[in-house]
Amino acid sequence: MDVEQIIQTKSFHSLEQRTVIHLLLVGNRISELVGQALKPFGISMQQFNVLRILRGQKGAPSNLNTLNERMISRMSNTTRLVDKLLERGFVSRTICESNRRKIEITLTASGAEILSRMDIVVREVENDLMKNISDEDLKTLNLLLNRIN
Amino acid sequence: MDVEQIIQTKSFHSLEQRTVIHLLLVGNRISELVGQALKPFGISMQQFNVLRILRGQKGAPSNLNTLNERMISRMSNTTRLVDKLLERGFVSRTICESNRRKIEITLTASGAEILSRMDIVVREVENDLMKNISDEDLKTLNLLLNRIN
DNA sequence: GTACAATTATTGTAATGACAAATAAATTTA
DNA sequence: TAAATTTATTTGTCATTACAATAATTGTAC
Repeated sequence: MDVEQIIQTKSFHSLEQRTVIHLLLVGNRISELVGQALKPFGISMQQFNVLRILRGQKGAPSNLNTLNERMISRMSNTTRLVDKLLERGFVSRTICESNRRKIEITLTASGAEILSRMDIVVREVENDLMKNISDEDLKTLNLLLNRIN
Repeated sequence: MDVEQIIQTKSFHSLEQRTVIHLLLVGNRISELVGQALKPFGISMQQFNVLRILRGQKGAPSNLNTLNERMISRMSNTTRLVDKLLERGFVSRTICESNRRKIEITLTASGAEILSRMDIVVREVENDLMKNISDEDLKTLNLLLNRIN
């Protein structure tokens, strides 16, 4: 049963409620599909997100706090998530010299390499999910999402 | 940092990718807020969902399979999730007479009662999240979400 | 400079989720 | 009707997430 069908089985109190539930179902579905695509790499979606955020830094390190905020995750779990990436050599971790409370995380060459391979399969999922929506409508969708508090 | 700000910090490969990440962030944010609102009741969002699905049945029982599909969850975990609701007396569980493999789950009066109290706080969250979006735009948003595969 | 608060990250632990294997009942097949 | 297959659920196990408490460093008020 996919999202549209589920939505049809439900009775909603308000349009706001319907939208909230719809968004949650869509989010779950995306997680599931992206998760499946990443499985052969032995990387979770959150780990993938961290690698992608680090790449976005273009060589500059991120501290854990920043990673956290951008993932909407918990600090404590980010610590351990990064541990895993470290074990596999996809990131490096150093103590910030100017503020020794901070930990600087950087993408390694090996991390960049696996990331580029994961990109291919994830992009396929992304495009497939959105293939029935025109660019114009995608822009509209993004604008509407921006208006959610 | 909220979703809109996070989105601005990122560089995207495509509009599809931007949209997918946007949807995931929005989903996470909704989960977080609804989860917080439910915390005083000692009920997780998934448990709340199950209770809501059961209420939607208007007295008719659901089997686990159905609950599953509508939550996009795993069967095995639904079993244990329902266990918790059973312990607290919010649902009842009986074996289906016509097919003894099936388990019928029904909302109890006590479940309906706590659900109605949780509704109040959750509706507040839902309305607050969507308060900057007109009804017309919410309809558009739902239509666009329907087109996601 | 010392005391106290704030920031940043880690550790411990319980709850939840993912996945594989097992059980039990019903249905199909030989 | 016995055996094999399918359906519906449960159990076991490990990974991930949530939440609370702790540690280490820095910033600030006196």
